[in-house]
Amino acid sequence: MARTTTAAGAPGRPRSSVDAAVFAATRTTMDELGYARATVDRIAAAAGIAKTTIYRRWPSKGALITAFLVDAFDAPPLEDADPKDGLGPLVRWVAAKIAEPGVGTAFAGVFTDAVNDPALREILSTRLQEPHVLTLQEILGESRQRVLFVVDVVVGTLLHRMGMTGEPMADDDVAALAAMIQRVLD
Amino acid sequence: MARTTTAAGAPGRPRSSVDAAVFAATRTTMDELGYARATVDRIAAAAGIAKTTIYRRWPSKGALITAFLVDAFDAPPLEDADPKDGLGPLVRWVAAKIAEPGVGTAFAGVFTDAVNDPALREILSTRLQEPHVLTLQEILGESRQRVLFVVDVVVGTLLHRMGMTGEPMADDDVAALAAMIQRVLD
DNA sequence: CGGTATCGATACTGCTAGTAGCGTAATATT
DNA sequence: AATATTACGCTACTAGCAGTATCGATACCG
Repeated sequence: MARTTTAAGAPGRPRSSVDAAVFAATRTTMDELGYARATVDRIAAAAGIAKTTIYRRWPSKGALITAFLVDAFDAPPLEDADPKDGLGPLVRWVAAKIAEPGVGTAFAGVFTDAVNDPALREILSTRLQEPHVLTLQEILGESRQRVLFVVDVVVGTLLHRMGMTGEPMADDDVAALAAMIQRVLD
Repeated sequence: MARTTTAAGAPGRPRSSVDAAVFAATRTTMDELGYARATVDRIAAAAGIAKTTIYRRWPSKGALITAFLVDAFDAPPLEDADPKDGLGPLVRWVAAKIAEPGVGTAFAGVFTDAVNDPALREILSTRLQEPHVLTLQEILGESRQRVLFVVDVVVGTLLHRMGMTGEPMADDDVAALAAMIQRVLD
């Protein structure tokens, strides 16, 4: 069993540090079985833990997948960006992430679930989208409305292509998408 | 019970003409309960028919919703279009349709289901998307790749906004979307 | 050692998509 | 008018999944 990561001073048995293993299991299970067949039972089994442990940490399947996505979309390439390149590298980075095994499947699936689940929508919006939106507002110096529009276009387009074809978007279409978005901001 | 619409000459009891009632029930049920809670049982009850009758006509819930969407997106405003206006009116028409009660909910829901269901993806692609793509290819004189890209951007963006906020896109953002797409084609 | 909180395991509820079977109703043909 | 054929409503059913409850065992803190 993995060792604890719980803050010192807390009474009781600390939580085992299996978050990384759960995310890895989510990734492979999503990739191999798809969103619908990637049940919480199967993800737990792939991670070598009990299903109840997952529900102790995340309140729903959607929350688990959102946490997986937050982890997957951590550390966007913002520091070493050349301002002259504009949004191109960022769009390509998002497209590459969505093309990773399991990520696009999980993203499209949880997004769909969120459409009719306000609680999940809140989690998805707060934990996954909002931090990136705030960062983009600062970096681009654009209005919140403009940033939200850009996010909708980039993410929506990539997910729609993935959903309709089952395949991630090809590089030249990603380039076209990046160029189109760049023109919006100029 | 509604009268038949079956082609003459066919033996046996003709199908009652309840398709329109089923679509109307789908619309209101989707609008009032959302995609997940709009079960086939409830849609059938709202239409005043048995659930089994629905499954005699459409092989799955996804196929039913797709048929509803095909009906909802019939007759795009192409005839009386001024070529000078470009894609603007068409984008606004799609946005208005998605903003209709039940339509956006059904669209986002069936699209999500399709991500991990190849059979449904085939139905959705063939019956709903392909006819419009072919029409656009003819009218715009653009390559198939270009048209598919435009469809992904327009539909993906509108559905993503709907999914994240629960509300259809506001008019000025729709106008921005139309303008952006227009520049891609110029 | 005692207190506390997590873990694995098992069993369970509630809901939904989709199927099966049957008696009945509607139409075309003869 | 009788018959063949197909659809209809109804009821019951299966299979699968999200999420919950319970409990003995375990790990850490003081």
